[in-house]
Amino acid sequence: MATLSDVAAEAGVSPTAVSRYLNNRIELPQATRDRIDAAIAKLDYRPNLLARRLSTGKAEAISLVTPDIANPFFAELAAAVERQAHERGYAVYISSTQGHADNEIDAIRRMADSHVDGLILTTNRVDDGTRAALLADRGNVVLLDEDIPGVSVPRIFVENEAGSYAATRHLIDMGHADIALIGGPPRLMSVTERLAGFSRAMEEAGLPIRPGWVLLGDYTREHGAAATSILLDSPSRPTAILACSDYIALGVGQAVRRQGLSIPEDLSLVGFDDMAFAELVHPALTTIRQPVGEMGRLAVTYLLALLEGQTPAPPPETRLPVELIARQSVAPPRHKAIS
Amino acid sequence: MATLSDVAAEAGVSPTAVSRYLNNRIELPQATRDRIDAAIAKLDYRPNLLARRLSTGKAEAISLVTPDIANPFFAELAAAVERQAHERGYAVYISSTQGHADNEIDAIRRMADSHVDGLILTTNRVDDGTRAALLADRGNVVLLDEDIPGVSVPRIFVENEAGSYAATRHLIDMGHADIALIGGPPRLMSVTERLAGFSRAMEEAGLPIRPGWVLLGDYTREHGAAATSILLDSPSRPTAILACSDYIALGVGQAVRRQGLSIPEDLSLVGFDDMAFAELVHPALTTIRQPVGEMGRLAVTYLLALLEGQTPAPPPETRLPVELIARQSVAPPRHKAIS
DNA sequence: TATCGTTAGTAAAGCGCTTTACATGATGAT
DNA sequence: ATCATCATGTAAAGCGCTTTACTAACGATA
Repeated sequence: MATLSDVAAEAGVSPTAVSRYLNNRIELPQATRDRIDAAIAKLDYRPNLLARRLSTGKAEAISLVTPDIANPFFAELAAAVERQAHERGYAVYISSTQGHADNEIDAIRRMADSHVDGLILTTNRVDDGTRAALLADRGNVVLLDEDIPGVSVPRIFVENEAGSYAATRHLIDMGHADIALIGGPPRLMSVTERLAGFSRAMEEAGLPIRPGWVLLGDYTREHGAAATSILLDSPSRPTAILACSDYIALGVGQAVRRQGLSIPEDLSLVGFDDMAFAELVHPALTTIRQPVGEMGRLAVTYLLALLEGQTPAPPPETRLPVELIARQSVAPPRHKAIS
Repeated sequence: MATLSDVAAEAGVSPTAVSRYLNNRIELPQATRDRIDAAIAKLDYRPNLLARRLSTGKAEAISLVTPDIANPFFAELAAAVERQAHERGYAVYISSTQGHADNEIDAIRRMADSHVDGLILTTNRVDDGTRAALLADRGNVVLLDEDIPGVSVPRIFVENEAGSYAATRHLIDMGHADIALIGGPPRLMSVTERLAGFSRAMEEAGLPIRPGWVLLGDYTREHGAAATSILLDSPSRPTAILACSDYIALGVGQAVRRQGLSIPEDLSLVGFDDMAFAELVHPALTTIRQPVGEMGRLAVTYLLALLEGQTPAPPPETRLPVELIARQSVAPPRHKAIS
């Protein structure tokens, strides 16, 4: 690999001149420029980014930390982040933590080690304080999708409460009164909020939330299936389930089929996320769409604003709207007519 | 951030001593070790990876280049690669090229710039020679899933030919004779091979491949739908379609529904890949499963063997077996009884 | 002619680490 | 007492780049 000095020697100037020329920090006469350009071409020179980073302290790269890149929701988020970052001339390093807090901590460290300029962090685990401590007062982090309480960095979330409110209303409007909720990890912001929206809609409609009909656990198919089995095995079954994620909804569908029942005839189902597969499953899943592309785009925009010290500074918290996508997994309950 | 020199000063030794101690390149008496350890703890020192890399020329990181991280097939591949690489102490940088050859070239360059030690490359575009030229004679690249002809690096592919042979046989065994194939980009290795397996099975069974019934295009839903419409609009329709990817199969399903027909009653369908959604769509998709986890694992193993100059060197080409997963998208053709 | 301002650069330090080659003092053998 | 050896380190160069501060040469101006 040719180095800057090689180029300088070839062009008959000092390395300084070449460096400054390449960074537009000097005006050179055409003749000199031509000689340098020729030398670069001849030697096939490309700057060593590592050296440049070490020297400048800037990486022109950001890192996206995600729980699981094989999860379509995060994969799509990643694609959106990449698109926007590349547009702004930044490279993106994606790492997926497989649910291990250690990996998340590693990624945060790596950033602190000036590996990248900033970090977009998505998580799906409740913080025990470690990550909050690591992130506190950093000027180069944006939290996306899920909160880590006690960290004062820009945050981008969706209207979780409004989303599950709309989902619940949709079920109620269809005539359902016996509605259960299957959610993710307790104390996780999205879960708390989605539960709140559910509760508000139920209360407004004068409907009770039955004891044992709010089953929090994990954002997984397995939890969805297990919780559904519990619900279906109990003496009084719900006529509808609000799943706090499409993954959970998938598990619900599985368990329902295993019992020989079918959606939406025997049970109505609403998901959350609108992952790509939601319209492909049978029956197509009614769900709450998160604006994944916009979330990724905005996260990058905010992060770069932070990094480049622009005005206006990003707001401390932004909520993106969600949207009810009505498909085929919801129908009126069997034993009740639509009003 | 504390530096090595800070630690050395704090511990009352030279930076050399600290560096060598941290890299196990020196034996120090317990007392000195303790002082250094204490200094590191006190200053919360962590080595600057950039500096280390610049100095050693080793990055302890590899890069995975993928056409589209939002594609579940590549997302799962990425997850597998990450898992294995982390196990071996390497970081993984994923970049997705969004189908742009430029981005692929960038990624290759970045590696050459000693950003990472090696590269696992997956592609889905036919090479025009540029990438082959860039990769020629590199000792730190592994090709995964799809070939770039003329590059002599280790390659990991699946048994494409055997896969679509099995798929076609499965259709023939069910009584189908009128089978069409919808494939990806012409001249892409996987497409050529899958077409070959299809042809072999048809020939063996004495079945003709009708003109116009092999529709190559893209590994996309859109192509699947468009090709299917053409097939369904023609006077003589196939009774079964072999789609060269699950994405294509999705498009087939869409087009079939649009015509008011249904799978498998009116048309049988086999996909390729067994992406996560394959068992979730309606009807559940019969498809050829690729061993994604094993592919990712092996790619990392081969790459690290290359990097660390181990024996045995990885074989030039490895083929992983695929497996027919029979689900509900295949049934006997309407007008024919099963023999 | 002395001064000033430009133009066209350059020397050298520094980013934080590794590594090679060498140094110092204590110990043991002769 | 002397020499070799070992244990315990250290000095300094170098990875490839940026950047600050400086300068040589030249023409224009007072």
